[in-house]
Amino acid sequence: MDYKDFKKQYAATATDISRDVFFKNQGVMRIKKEKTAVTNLSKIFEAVFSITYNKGYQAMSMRDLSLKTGMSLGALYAYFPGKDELLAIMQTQAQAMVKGTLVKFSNAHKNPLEKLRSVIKAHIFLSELFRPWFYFTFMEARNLTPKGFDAVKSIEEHTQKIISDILVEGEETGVFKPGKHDLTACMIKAMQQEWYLKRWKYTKQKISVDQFTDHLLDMVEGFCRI
Amino acid sequence: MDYKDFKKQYAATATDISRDVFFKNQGVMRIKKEKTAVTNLSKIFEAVFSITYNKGYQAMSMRDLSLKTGMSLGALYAYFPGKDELLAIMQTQAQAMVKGTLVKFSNAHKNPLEKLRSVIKAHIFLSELFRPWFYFTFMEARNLTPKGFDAVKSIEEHTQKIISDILVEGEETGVFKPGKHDLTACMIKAMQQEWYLKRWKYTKQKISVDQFTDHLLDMVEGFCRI
DNA sequence: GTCTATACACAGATAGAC
DNA sequence: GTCTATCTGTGTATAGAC
Repeated sequence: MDYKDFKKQYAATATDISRDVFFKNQGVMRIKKEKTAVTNLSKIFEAVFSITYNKGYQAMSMRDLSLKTGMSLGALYAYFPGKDELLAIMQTQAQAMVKGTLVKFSNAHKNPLEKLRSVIKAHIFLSELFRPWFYFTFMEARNLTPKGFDAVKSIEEHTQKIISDILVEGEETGVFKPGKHDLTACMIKAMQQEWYLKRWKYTKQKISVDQFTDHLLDMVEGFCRI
Repeated sequence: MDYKDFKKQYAATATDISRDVFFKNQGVMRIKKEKTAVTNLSKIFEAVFSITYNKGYQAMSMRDLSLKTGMSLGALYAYFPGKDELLAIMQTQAQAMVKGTLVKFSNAHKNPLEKLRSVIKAHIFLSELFRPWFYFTFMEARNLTPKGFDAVKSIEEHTQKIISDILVEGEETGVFKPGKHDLTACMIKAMQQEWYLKRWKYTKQKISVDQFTDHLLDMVEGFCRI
């Protein structure tokens, strides 16, 4: 599976995300028509990413957001109760996306080696497809309430455990060396994150997501396989 | 060399940093007495780290800083011209520390393998010794002016090149496998950063800086050595 | 649903007494 | 060197017309 295959298989778009957010947050949104809501939520998210990429969420003012979306301040507040809540909504959405995808790709294979490859690839490819969401989640995690920050940590531990479980399973079936699988899983996650945290570097060096992923897999297999 | 050895050898403290900042920025500081300046700069930096760790620099108000340091607003402005400039001063200082240390440890050995180990270790140990500085630099880099952000990128590329040069040299002398050394260097940097970006994880799992470093070196050597 | 106008809190920064 | 008091701009958020 390369990135192109993944995109076909996954087939989610920015619109799908906005629709998801709309249905999950109908309780707090004053907008009732799905089509209007989805269109404008997409505009809002895009604007948030574009503004915060260079200066962070706290530095983004509601007036910035109003200007970038072309919507008035009053209109914006019909889509979310306040600036803090918008952040929380976006973070929750991003977490749901990651959790769902990894479980799906982890169950797609039986063989531990294939499983490991599949999970590592799926995470990187997902982060490529929804890069702004991933970057945003990482960088703005600490602007959340303590409870929200705990949720982010919990996702991190969850995805780490998916990987270390595969390593343990592989050790038992004799394809992976024994070792500190928890630490290895942490390192793998660190390298995966590199892809969306330092994107400027790879754009500059003209390294594609497939090249990056293959290199990561080479390193991991070089270290783990018997 | 383990972390304990490094600390002895390096022997820098928070006070040394403040003194360094004082001498480098005498032009913009209204304080003239070294002792007063060093004491209060240390208080200021510590307060900045403590406040921004949970909410970022932009969200820290000068009143927060005044409260935490126990200094008045007026007093604070005698130490730096403005909030933005304080950020710039701190970033510049952090960059100088990294650059100086890596060059020093890279030149401490001739053998590429020893060199690689030394540089990787030095970076992690330095980030452990001045953890708040490293975390702060990474997380607040994008709050800088474009010029300041370029400086951060340039440091990143510089340290990456130190590593990839060692890998190339090792390939030539026959100790390392051929490969995409630039990409490998990026991965190594990603794993090094993991140590100070996700410190909560390792505190929780009770993993020491020496254990972490050894594991990273095992992975790198497993992949690179012939 | 979306707009304009505005309330009101709090930000960064400075002046001038001590 | 440090303080208190204060200026002025900008922030989030809302009310009410359309």
